[in-house]
Amino acid sequence: MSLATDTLRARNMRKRRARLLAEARGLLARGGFEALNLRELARLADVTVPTIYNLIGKKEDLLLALGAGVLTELESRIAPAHEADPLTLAAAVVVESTGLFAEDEDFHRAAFLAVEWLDQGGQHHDEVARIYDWVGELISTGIAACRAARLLRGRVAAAMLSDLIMRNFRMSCRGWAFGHYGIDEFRRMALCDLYIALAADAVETFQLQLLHKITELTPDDTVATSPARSARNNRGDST
Amino acid sequence: MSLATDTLRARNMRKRRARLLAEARGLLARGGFEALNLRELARLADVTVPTIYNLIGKKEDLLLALGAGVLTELESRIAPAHEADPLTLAAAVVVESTGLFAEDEDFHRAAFLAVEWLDQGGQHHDEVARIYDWVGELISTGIAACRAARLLRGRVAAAMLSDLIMRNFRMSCRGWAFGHYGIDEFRRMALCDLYIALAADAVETFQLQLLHKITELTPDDTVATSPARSARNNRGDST
DNA sequence: CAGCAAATTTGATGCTTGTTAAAATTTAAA
DNA sequence: TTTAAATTTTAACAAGCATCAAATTTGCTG
Repeated sequence: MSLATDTLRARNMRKRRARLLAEARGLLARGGFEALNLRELARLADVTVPTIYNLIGKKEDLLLALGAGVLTELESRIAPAHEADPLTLAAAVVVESTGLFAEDEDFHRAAFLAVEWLDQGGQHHDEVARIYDWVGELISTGIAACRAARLLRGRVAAAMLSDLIMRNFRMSCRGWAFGHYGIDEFRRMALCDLYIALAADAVETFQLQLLHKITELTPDDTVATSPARSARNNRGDST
Repeated sequence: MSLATDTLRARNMRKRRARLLAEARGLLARGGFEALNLRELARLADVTVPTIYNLIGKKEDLLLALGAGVLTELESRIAPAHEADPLTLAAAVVVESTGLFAEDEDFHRAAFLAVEWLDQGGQHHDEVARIYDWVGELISTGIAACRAARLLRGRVAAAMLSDLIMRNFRMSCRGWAFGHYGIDEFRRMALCDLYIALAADAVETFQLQLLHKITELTPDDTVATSPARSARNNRGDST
């Protein structure tokens, strides 16, 4: 019961814990969520399974630790981006998230799936809720900035708008994590979703600006065909 | 290897299969997704586990069979609703789905979770994709009708709009299924999401109409507080 | 009606996963 | 150096899905 003290034993524990988390990250990135079982992790980290329980806890705790790492990284990236125009502020979460995810797509894909896995199965997780509350706060801040800059009319409740945007973002995330489309498509989709939601309550000039941005983001062949659905069906005829 | 013929044996098989599906439905409604394990199901249906494999298949097939039942029911309800104004048409999926779900909330909650469970875990399911493709088609039809009636301007690609709406609907569904809010809140949220998305591309009169509908749906106390987040935190202080 | 062949149900079993209790070992202090 | 505390390991359990050979039921036929 140490891990916070500074004795030799505690230092070794922290080292093994870090090793475990690193191996878990690699395992997750390599084989996806299914590949992360405790026996394999123990084998890779040169410990036995109960040691994992001692150093980290049960599987939920392991996944939570990995997710917390991503969240921390994301927080540190978004923090210094507070001096920007309202639209950039509103889009910060989307831009920074996709930017971070793109750096190690395999791992972040699996990490996201892991966190999503925590939230299902009837049990509710305060940690997961806190993550999404944080995202919601960020989006709310962006919307408030747009409202303050007289870009939004305020005819739609800000909370409703921000909830809508966050739900949408999470769903786009899922689609990417499940392999329905790549990270570029994910980013494009999430941004378009955001712009469309804002456009619903936008002042005319702002609305035109948003529509322009959407057009900019839209590939030429996406006008008639749904990208999500078309991308979903191209499976099995690649090799 | 019958089940399609009309001998006595085949009829008994169908009977047992129906019994199994009925018990599975009850089990799912009672104890949620976790309660649906093959041993318990076999016990309730007065058969043994391998019989389930013979009559239905593995667990995926069982869940798929349950989901297919819900989809069939939903299809039959939406089919005769084709003679309506464009907005009603666009909202048909939301209204009919929530209407059906409300009739047996416990079961449909669990059934939805079961279908969602199929779609995760790396494996892709064509059956699940077909369900959501169908929903997407319906929403697309509604949007096309709105466009044809000159209610939408067409400045946002219809496919993009319909994808957005469907993603949102699925996410609202998840929130309800996970118990974050009740069926009424779910219906309200899904409709608001739809209206907001349409408003982004709506002609001015239509936009006002949509905003009015949103205001109608919005409870008085939802203006400042996010319902999803506030509802998420009321746990543990009820008893 | 009796017997036979095919199909179906069953009991037993394997395998994987998460999880835990107690023994063995290592570590820090007296 | 001895000793007590903490940590790792050995070993095993429980629960889930999945499957196989044997037993049983069913439907047809002489």
